[in-house]
Amino acid sequence: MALPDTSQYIPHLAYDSVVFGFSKGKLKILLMEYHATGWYALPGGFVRKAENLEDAVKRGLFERTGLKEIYLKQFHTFGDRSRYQPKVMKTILEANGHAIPENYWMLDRFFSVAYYALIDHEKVTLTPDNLSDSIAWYEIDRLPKLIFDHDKIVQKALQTLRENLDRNLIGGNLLPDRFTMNELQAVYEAILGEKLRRTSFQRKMLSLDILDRHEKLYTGKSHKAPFLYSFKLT
Amino acid sequence: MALPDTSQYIPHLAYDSVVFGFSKGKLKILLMEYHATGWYALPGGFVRKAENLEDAVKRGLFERTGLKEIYLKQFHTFGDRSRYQPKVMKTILEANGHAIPENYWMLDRFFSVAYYALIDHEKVTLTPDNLSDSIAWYEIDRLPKLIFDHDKIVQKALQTLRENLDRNLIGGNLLPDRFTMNELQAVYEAILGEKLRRTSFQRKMLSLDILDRHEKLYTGKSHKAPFLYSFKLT
DNA sequence: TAGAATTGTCTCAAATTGAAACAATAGAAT
DNA sequence: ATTCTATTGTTTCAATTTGAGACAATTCTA
Repeated sequence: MALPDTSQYIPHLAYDSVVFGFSKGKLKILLMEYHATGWYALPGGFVRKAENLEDAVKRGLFERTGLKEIYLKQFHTFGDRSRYQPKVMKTILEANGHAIPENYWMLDRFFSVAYYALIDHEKVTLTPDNLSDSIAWYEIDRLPKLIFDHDKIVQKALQTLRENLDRNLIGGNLLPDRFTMNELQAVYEAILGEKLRRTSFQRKMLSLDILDRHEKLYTGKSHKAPFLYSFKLT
Repeated sequence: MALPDTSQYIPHLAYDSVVFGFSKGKLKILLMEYHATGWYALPGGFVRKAENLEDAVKRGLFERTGLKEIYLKQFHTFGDRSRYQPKVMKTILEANGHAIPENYWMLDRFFSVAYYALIDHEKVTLTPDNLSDSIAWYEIDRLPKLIFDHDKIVQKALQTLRENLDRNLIGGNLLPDRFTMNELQAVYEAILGEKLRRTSFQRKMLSLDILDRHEKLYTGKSHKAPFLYSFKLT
């Protein structure tokens, strides 16, 4: 695998994505682990010269998750000089066995446009890229140390997600098509980091008139079976 | 005035600023008019190679308004290919009497990080830049046609400002240090584009415990004089 | 001194939310 | 079959917030 040259990509510009998933009651994000370094980073990439910014992000997410239709939101662009750490990037590239040319473009200062994505944890097929030997889910409150300012990016993503949760009613993007009210509440609680009142939550969600009610879900548990819901098509 | 060369600036990366002001009951923004073209654009600029992104924006705003302390918020980065219109940029540069070199960097595709600013209309000293023969205030609902996607940038700025208005209590940044409740309400109404209920607005603002009440303002009008308020130091 | 305009506060109803109670139901235990 | 436990969907009542208007106070004019 040859190093990509600069002619294909916009120099100095990258994107990073904070991909949220939900499983076993926990909010999680995707992280890559780079070969032979033990370093973790957000899935990111570069923008081709003839490509829309958002298409570049979708392309990267598709390559790593196999998903084409993804809830995606740009939330901030990071451009502090303190992001510029060419030694870190050099180590990552060299750990992949590359000889790095003088003034190689990937060692330059980069501005990163950050997006967060919400996906159904079950629908994903994870595929590492060339520089990584793994891509995997990590609980949001048990993240390993991340390179560059990626921890700051994650925190800002989470903050923005919380602020947008009610306004945009996006919680359902983390669940399968059909879900119980309890599951939806668990998603809200995981994102907000606090317990919600069951009856108030149910009343609120139903009053918003955004859910369709379907058949009951019989789990075999010895109690009343909950209804399944889906989000109404807008 | 020589053309700037690329060695000083990050290529492909620009910023644009939507500078909001408020006067005579109207919400306004700053626009530049380019020499000899009749074209209008947002005040923007480029980022120096050794400069933080946000510092570049502050530098540009200081040069044009004389203000150092400005409420500034990044809200979106625009990166569609449709922004790429080298002919427009070429015309602007040529209208300033420049001979444009082959492959001149300012004619490349640009990604623009957009910020909005809230300033006290009265504190500003407007100064055009080299390419412009004017910088002036324009009512938000009577804007001239703008180049590139700048109209889209303005709309997105306004939308974000509306969403952040209550959460961040930023309306006061458009007013002098001391203002009447009526003036504050007028700012909110101009931003939201709707009339608010006087009594409810007053009750709400007072209950938030963010205002200090000062002396009355006697305007000579034949009615009860309103109190002056200021925002509490946080 | 009366009048017009505007401000600050209060009142009462309507709507929303907090907190808990209650009835319904699915399966397990007896 | 009956009882029991856990959980769900709904209802109830109080507390809080908001909508809409009334009302008294104040400032200057006529």
